[in-house]
Amino acid sequence: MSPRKSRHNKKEEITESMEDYLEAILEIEAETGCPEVRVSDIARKLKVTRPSVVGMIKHLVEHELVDHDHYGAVTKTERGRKIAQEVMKRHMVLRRFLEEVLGLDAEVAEEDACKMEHTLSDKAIERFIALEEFRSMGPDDGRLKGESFRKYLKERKS
Amino acid sequence: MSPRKSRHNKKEEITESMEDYLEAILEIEAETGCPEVRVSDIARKLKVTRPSVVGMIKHLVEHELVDHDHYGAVTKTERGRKIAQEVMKRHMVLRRFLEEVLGLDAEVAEEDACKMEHTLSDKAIERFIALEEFRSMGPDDGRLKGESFRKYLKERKS
DNA sequence: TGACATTGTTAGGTTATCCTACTATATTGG
DNA sequence: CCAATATAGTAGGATAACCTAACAATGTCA
Repeated sequence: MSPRKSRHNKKEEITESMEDYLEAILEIEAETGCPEVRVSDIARKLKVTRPSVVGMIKHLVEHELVDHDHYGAVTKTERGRKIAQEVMKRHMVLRRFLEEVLGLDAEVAEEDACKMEHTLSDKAIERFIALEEFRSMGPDDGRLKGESFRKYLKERKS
Repeated sequence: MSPRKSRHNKKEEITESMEDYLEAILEIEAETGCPEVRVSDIARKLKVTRPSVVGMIKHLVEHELVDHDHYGAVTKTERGRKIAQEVMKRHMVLRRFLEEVLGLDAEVAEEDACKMEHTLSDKAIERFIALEEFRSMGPDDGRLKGESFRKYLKERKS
């Protein structure tokens, strides 16, 4: 990523970190089945300290992306939920590409998807989605499918 | 990108920014044909101010990635050159994938490659390289080639 | 019910990167 | 050759993200 991407941070800009926190909140909700997310859970998930989470939550509240009761639960606003879902969608598409097409280990695919999900342009994401659609059309009959590529990878190793 | 990737910045860690500067220096050398690169050129290329460049050059000198005469030219050390070339190589592989497989415009492909080049794992890069090798094996005879996917993209649009 | 553990918050630092405003040097054209 | 212009560098500051240490609220269970 370019380090100069953050130069023009207008008030309304959503940073990568903010997206990460929103996504984490969504994931925790999904895991616990409860829409009340706690600071500690977020800290654990993102591997940061609780004060870091508190600071970011404040920031997200200012941007009206989450609500937060003092000493209480964090919940996403409508806008926050939408953004979290978009990020998550990007994440999944990329993770599947990395795993199914490039044949990366689940763990590596997961990590790399985390990095790509914030920085890629909408156009690129669109294309990854289109590629997935294309791949899902019928069996691996010899078009742009991961199977053929993964076979090549295996052969190449020996 | 995860914002928490920079938490463990040991002295020897090379940041995305550092990579960007090294890459820019390499590009300017290639463009001018001259290994003497000036602060202004780097500033222009990376769209930052000259003081920012001076600050980063200092940092790169400390890390023995470039040499710099006061009020003079910037040149890469052996280590700096190696890193710059690696980053450039990643950049090219990714750019070609985005353009040739996903069919993105040259400009968008360029931008997205810039973002991906620093963050992707070595394993992912390896696979992008392997994919390129695979794609270069003969014509688009129906394996993991961009041509078929791009045809699909065109048909889908209508 | 009240002491202790857990969780949330505040205060105050650190680091990396960028900026603006200003000063210092170098180069070049008259 | 030297003054004007362009280029390089310094000083000082902003911001976004992180951290540790210390304190405050909550909640649980003997």
